[in-house]
Amino acid sequence: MTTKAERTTAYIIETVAPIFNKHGYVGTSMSDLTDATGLTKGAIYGNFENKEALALAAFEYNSTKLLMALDECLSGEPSALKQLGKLTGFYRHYDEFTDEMGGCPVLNVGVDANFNNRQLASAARETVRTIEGKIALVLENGVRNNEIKLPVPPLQFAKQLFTMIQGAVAMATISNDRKYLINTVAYLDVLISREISK
Amino acid sequence: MTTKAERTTAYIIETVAPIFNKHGYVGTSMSDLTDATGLTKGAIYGNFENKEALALAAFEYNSTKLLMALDECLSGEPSALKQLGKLTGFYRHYDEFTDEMGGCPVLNVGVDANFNNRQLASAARETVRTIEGKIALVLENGVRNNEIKLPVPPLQFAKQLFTMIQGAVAMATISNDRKYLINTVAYLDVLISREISK
DNA sequence: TTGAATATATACCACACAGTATATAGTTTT
DNA sequence: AAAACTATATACTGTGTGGTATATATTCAA
Repeated sequence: MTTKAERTTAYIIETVAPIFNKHGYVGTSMSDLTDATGLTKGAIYGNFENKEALALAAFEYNSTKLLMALDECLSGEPSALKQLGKLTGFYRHYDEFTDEMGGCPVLNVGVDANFNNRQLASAARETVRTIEGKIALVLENGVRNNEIKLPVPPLQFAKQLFTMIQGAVAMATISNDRKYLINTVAYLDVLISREISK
Repeated sequence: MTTKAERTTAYIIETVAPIFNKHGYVGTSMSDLTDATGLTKGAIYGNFENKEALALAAFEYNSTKLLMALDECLSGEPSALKQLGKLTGFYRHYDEFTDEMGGCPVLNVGVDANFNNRQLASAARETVRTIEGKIALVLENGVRNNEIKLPVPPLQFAKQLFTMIQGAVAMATISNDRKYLINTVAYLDVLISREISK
């Protein structure tokens, strides 16, 4: 069974994760966190060394959620084209998916931590690399199974795809308009069926 | 001639603009600003009502710099295709351009201010709309002069272009890798010459 | 060059910040 | 059920925060 502290730790992380994601590392104060959790600083500092460790755990929590959702979204589909369709479908409703975590963690933390927090910044970079790797894997399988043809190596194409997706995420976030997601995903669907599917 | 206060105001803004852009609104303290300017709080508060007004002026300063650079980049070219080439050329070295202001103001402020500062957030949105409008204008002229053909209305295509560009900017920022800019711009050049140029 | 107006510096305020030492409450283990 | 251990609450520290009232320079107009 899980110990009390483990449950408290988990509770703190999941409660705190959207707050850090929304307001950033410096923009989030310990009192924000005690307010949200209903716990005191004693409880929080008993479970986390300091604010930074907690922020890192919070990002990892959101990041893992995202990566797991992507895994689930890509698994179970035998064909690479179907997988890519699932991927674009996932990002078509990405705003809904990220709503409960307070926006896209990759974008928010990646930009926020850029000049402010080395650890968080490199954690965001790592998540980007992981996602690109997942997409590249799909593309590699597609090439191997003679399903698709690529003008560039799989990883580069994956980066290109993710750049467009993340651009839509950024624009939707900045402009508060989900049309960016919808239009970009529609474009990608056409791109995939016209340019790379055999 | 400009009054002393006007010069001081300008000096404060240009000194402070990259700091706000790098560290965000909450991440920038008044003492950061007194340190950087060599002035005291008395001087700063004599020229700006409060921190928020200063942050807003700082963003407007960076934003105007960007918009003016875009105007200069697009002006003087008679053909829409040449203008689009200039545009992609500009963003190929966007990291160098934004270096002195501490990164892309649209991305940094747009993301940072999202849940934290209404005024800054809507200022960033406004800048986005302005840039999209400029690109749309180029496209409209291209269509009118029978230079290009568009699958969707000019503004929508402009938004689509800018989404990809801003995606590259976001990815280059998060991953600290300018290849995203280079590859995306290369892709856009191909897209333009293959898909929309007659 | 002097007097009025303006611009900057100094010294301060109340409050919020991250973090901690210690007391108390709660949970396990025996 | 009691003892030993663990987890949370309380109360506090020193420092930094945005902001301001006022004194002192500095600039400008006559």
